[in-house]
Amino acid sequence: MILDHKKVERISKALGDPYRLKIMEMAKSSGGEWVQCACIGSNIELAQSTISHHISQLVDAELLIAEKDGRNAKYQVNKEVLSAYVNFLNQLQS
Amino acid sequence: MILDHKKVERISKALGDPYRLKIMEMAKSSGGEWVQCACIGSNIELAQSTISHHISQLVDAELLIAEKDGRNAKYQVNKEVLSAYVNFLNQLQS
DNA sequence: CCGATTTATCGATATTTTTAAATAAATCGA
DNA sequence: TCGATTTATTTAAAAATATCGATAAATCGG
Repeated sequence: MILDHKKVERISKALGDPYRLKIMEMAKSSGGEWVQCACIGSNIELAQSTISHHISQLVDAELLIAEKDGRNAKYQVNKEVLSAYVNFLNQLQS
Repeated sequence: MILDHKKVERISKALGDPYRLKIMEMAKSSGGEWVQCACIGSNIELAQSTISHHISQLVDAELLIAEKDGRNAKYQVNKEVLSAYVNFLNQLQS
């Protein structure tokens, strides 16, 4: 999977915020399992609407895969995109 | 080298702009050699002060290593930091 | 020394992003 | 069905960032 510049920019921007980094780590620490949106909300001291907005950005960047489960939402780290992003960065080194 | 969250945030933010991405690629494409600031300027359609500002952010994030050479400035990709950033991202996957 | 060149900084403005309150939409449980 | 719960959206504000012109600071060449 190859990312164009626009995509790399969007991913970088999504990772450039402390709360969104925290959300990514919460998604990761669930060990491949889905993490509930409510769980994220209970661990971040921001308004619900703000957290929803942050999550949207991560989903837009495809860093998170979202799924609806009834009235709940759950998320998972998108390893494929993360890996493609890492590949892009590695190319900057070589 | 381990990056704290603040550092990861700063690096991500620095990479979250099309012009700064372009600058990073120019620094990379010089193949380990130093790239002149003037060279960057001649390849980006922005005011000189704006480019200087973008470069500053990359240097602040330590993605670029800067060196003064007389009245000129030159830059190099900081592989160590880039590699540490990649390590952080890989941890988000595992 | 002096004018030209190169990069950095300052000040102002425009744009983007972040945030929260209010509200909507969907779903669940009783 | 109805009230409660969960997430998304809209609107508005505050905060941060991007941009440029002007100018400063440093250095080079003659």
